Order: sequence, then C-alpha cells, then structure tokens
Amino acid sequence: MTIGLAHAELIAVLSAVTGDEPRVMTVRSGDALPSGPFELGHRSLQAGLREWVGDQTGHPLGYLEQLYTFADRDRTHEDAEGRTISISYLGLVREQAAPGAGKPGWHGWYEYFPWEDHRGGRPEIQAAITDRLQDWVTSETARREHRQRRVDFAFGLDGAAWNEDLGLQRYELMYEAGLVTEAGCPPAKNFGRSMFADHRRILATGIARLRAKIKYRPVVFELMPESFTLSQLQRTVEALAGLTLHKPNFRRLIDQQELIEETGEATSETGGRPAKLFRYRHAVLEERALSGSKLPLSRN
Amino acid sequence: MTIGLAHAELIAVLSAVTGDEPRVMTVRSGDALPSGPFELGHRSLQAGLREWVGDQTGHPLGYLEQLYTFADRDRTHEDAEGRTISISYLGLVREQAAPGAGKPGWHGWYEYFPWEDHRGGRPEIQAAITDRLQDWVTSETARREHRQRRVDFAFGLDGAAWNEDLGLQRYELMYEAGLVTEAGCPPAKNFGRSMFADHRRILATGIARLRAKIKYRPVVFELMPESFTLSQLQRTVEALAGLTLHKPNFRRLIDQQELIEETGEATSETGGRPAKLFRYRHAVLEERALSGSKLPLSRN
DNA sequence: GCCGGATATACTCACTTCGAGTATAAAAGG
DNA sequence: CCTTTTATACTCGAAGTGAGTATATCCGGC
Repeated sequence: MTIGLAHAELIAVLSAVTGDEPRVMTVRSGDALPSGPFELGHRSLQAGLREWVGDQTGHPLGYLEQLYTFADRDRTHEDAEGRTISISYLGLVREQAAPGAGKPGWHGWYEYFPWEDHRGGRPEIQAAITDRLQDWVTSETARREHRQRRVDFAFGLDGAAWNEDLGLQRYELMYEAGLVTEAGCPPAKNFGRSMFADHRRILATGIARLRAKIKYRPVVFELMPESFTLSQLQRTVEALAGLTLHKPNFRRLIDQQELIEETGEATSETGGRPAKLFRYRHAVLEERALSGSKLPLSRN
Repeated sequence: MTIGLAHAELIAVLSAVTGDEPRVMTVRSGDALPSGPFELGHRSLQAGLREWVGDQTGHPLGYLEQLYTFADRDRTHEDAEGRTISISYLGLVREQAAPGAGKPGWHGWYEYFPWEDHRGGRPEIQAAITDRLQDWVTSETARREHRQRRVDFAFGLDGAAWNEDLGLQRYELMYEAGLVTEAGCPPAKNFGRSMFADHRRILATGIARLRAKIKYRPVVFELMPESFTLSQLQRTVEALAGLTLHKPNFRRLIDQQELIEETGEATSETGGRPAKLFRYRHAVLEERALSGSKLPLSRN
C-alpha cells in the first residue's frame, strides 16, 4: 500500500513590535515569509523551527505556537514526488532581542493589510474595498444574501461592530472577490502589498490568532522588554489589535489581573510626568488567564 | 539539498453525543482513533479526511476543524524512509446521523478520562490522581514550586476553580508524572483506559478544543438533531463540558443569543410538562458568536 | 376528578463587571 | 510661573452574571 509520501516544509510568522508598529520577519525583500524544509534530524517540529530560526536570524525565539497545516493541490512541489505539506508557526520576538527590527527583513503588518489598522478610525482604503466587495455581492443572485451577511459581519457594516479578530475572514473574502493579486487579479486592482504563493494568507492567520490570543492569555509580554511603562504596554496591545483603547480602563484591566508589578523605578523619557516602570510577574506565566467561563455554572 | 520527505497520516477525533454521553469513534475495539494515509489524489487535507470518513463510516461529517500536527521522533514509521507526520482533525457527527453511536466503535469520552466528568461533583478517582501528583510534586526539590502551581491550577486545587478547558494540561501532567501507561508506567498504575501510541493525547486535545469552542461559537448545534428541546440542548452542553449548568441562566443565555427559534411543536416524551421544540437558526451560522471583546475600547 | 411528582417555563434581585467620563499629579519648556 | 504633556487616580451608571423563587402543564395513582 502506498503511504502518502510528501515534502514537509516549515513556515514561520515571526512578529515583533517596535514602538507602535507591529512587524513581521520576511525574506526576499518582504515578498515571502521565512520557510525551510523540515530536516530529519530534528526532534520535533517545534524544535526544528526553533533551531532553524536561531541559525537564520540570531534572535532567540520566545513564544512559539503552531498555526495551521496546509497541503492543497496547488502547493505541489514542482518535481513532484508527492506534494508539499506546509506547517506554519507563529513566533514572538522581544523587541530588544530583535536588533533587525525596523531594518530590512522586518516589515510592518499594515503594509500588507492596510485596512486592518483602525487606530486612526476606519482607514480610508476600507471604503474602496467594501465598495468592490459590494459589487461582488450584487453580481450573483443566488448566494447574494449569504455574501451580504458575510461582508457586513467581517467588515463591521450595517450595524455590526468592527471585530479585529476577523482578519483572516476579511482576507479570504477579498481573495474570493478577486481583490488581491494572489487570487490572480491584475496588480492594479490589488489592495495591500501581496506576497509569494499563499504567504499573505498565512500571515493573516497569524495576525488573527495573535489578536484573539492577547485577550485571554498574557502573550503580549513576550513582545515587551524586561521593564516597561503602562503606556508602552497599551501602545503595544493597540498596535497588535489595530485599535485604540480606553486608557483608564486598560489600566484597571491590567492591574486587576495582577500580571505585573512595579520595579520601583521610573522613566521620564516620555515627555510629561515620569512613568513608573513595571515588569511581568513570571510566577504567573503558565497558570492564570484563560479567564471567563461564559457557561452558567451550577454550584451543586 | 534534501527536502524533508515524510509519510503523511490523518487522524480523526470524531465525536457525537447520545443522550447525555459524549462519544468518540474508535477502531480496534476502542484502542485507537481512526487514521489513514493522506492519499495523493485528494484536493486538500480537509477534503481527504471527509472522503475517507464518508467511505469508512457512512456518516456524513458536519463540522470539521484541524487540531494539531505532530511529527515527534518516536512517531517514525517502522520501515523508515523519512518520518511520519500526523495531522489530526476534530469532527462532529449529528446524533441521528450516527446510527452506530452507542454500538461498538463509539466509546464514551469519560472511559478514557474518568476524572474529566464533574457532572456529579468531583469524581472520586480525582483524589487518587491528585495524591499521586502530589507525590510527584514533592519528589523533586528544584522545580517543586513550579510543579505545585501547575497541578493546583490544572486540577482546581488550593483555591483555584476547576476549569473544564484544561483537559490537555491535566493529561500531560499525568503523563509527566507517569500515571498513564502511554508514558511507560505499569498497567496497574494507569488511570482511565489507555490507547495506542499518542491517540489518547490527541483525544484530549480534541476534547479540550471542543470544550473551549462551545463557549464562543455555536458548534453544539452540529451535534443536535434538527429539532430539540432546551433541556436536551443543555444536557448536550453539560455532557461536553463535564459540568452541570444553572437551568434558568442557561436558557437566558441561549435566547439572548438569538441562535434558535421555536418550531411551534412540542414533545411530551420527557415526563412532565411538554417541552417546546426548537431549531437552530441557520441564517446565523457563519456570522454571530465570537462575542466578547475583552479589550477596553475607546470610541474615538 | 383530584393531588403529588416531575418537568418546563417565567420572573426577580443583588452583585460584579464594563464602558465612559472626570479629576489630580508631576515633569518640561517658554 | 503658567501652559503643555504625560501619568495616575477616582466616580458613576448601564449591562451582564450568579443565584434563587414562582408559576404552568403534563402523567399517573388514588
């Protein structure tokens, strides 16, 4: 019996935040995500990727999480002796440990997804996108209603609120509607910077996953330096979520979670009143979070 | 350059709920999860699995979601020409469409994880488990504190509340502490029924994922028949979560989500007052849910 | 036919959480 | 010393959540 033989490949979405700009590590001048073959010598996928990232970038990798495994037919290796299976990972790199961040190799998320940054309100480009999506909705009578609901929900139209977690759905809608060059549309009709093969889709997956995760697990701290101010922390979260947050409530949220503690020092680099410095309470690391139950429990 | 060649295998965690018992489809009299090679003819992994499940079981597969991809060294294929990559999926099967449920092939979740069912309060077996875990905690001085926190958090001890989502963490702790035969411990010291290779770990992954998911996406309905009563729905959720829920609050939660509507009919099969029958509002299917923001937004 | 058991359904209330706004403190610079 | 800027602290009402109680409708036994 023929057991499915395949080429195994690892693809990484490595992110860092510099100032208020979320960035991703790229190769080929920003056209592709770093990837490499899964070598036989590695203990596991995770270990393989860590090793490989360490060699290639010199940045120690903090948090690492599997994203998704793809094996669609169009991903078949050219000299196909079997097809290619791509296993993608999300990795977080601390700002200070990423000297390359800001230099070539690291590109801003919103270069690829300009419509995902809502920190300055709805970005202008979004109107153009939703106009084109509306054409796509109207162009078919059969699934029209269904398409309309998907667009409205994903982009926060018609009463629905903008939900930052839906980045992948938004990209997939645009792909279906032929608004990205990866779907075969002419470069003129493209929105955002495109990438090699399905790398932009994988990046969207990583962004969506991270945006969802920061809400129920303290992963932001994997991106922060050893000590930081509350404003820095807030700006980092805002950069990731692509949203502006309510400052007093953000602070309340943070300290009622008891995730951080004062270092005792302060910094006056920020301009106004000096800000206290905090550090992450590592004791809490693996436990904690995973907060809400959402199910109406019965205490008997 | 040697591109990593590997064997690709699909493993499925197929679940259904009959009455108040959550079940999983198994092969080898309950010793293993169904699995098979990833054939080259398939369009994608997802399509490959759907086809394969259809052929093997005759049950149409509703919801299907990727779980995790494993490729640890100990999973190497015997006549190793490369190693085996296992891609696991979680699938949900509707009760009525699964005539085999209850018959051989389908086994109850809690046969494998008796400590995960808290519907009748803390199960007795848990005390024995945590006693043994406590020995494991005390046996090492170096990481003792860390281990203690992990155990307390995972099993809801020392002030922490029981969290049904942590099934995977609990199994992994037991594995580390040598309380399951899969870790090489003698059968006498085993807790719960063990499985082939790492299949029980994969099942734990599936259960944990599903338990987490029912809180923010309406996936329960993939397990319900066309029409159902609110009590049936509640019992299904309780079966999955391994918890008892507060009836009035459960009903409030359900109808404020507007996920279901009355069929107009009622059933008196349950004994007391006849219960109204409801159906899932399919219109809502892809949108909706993904409820809470958890981030303190600013409206400017 | 009436009554108790069983199940379904409906309503109330206190407490916590959350969104939103306002007020005070401490630095820098003209 | 007064304004600007950033940091920090407090308040309030609306909404959500945990928990309990009350009413409705069937069945079966007497």
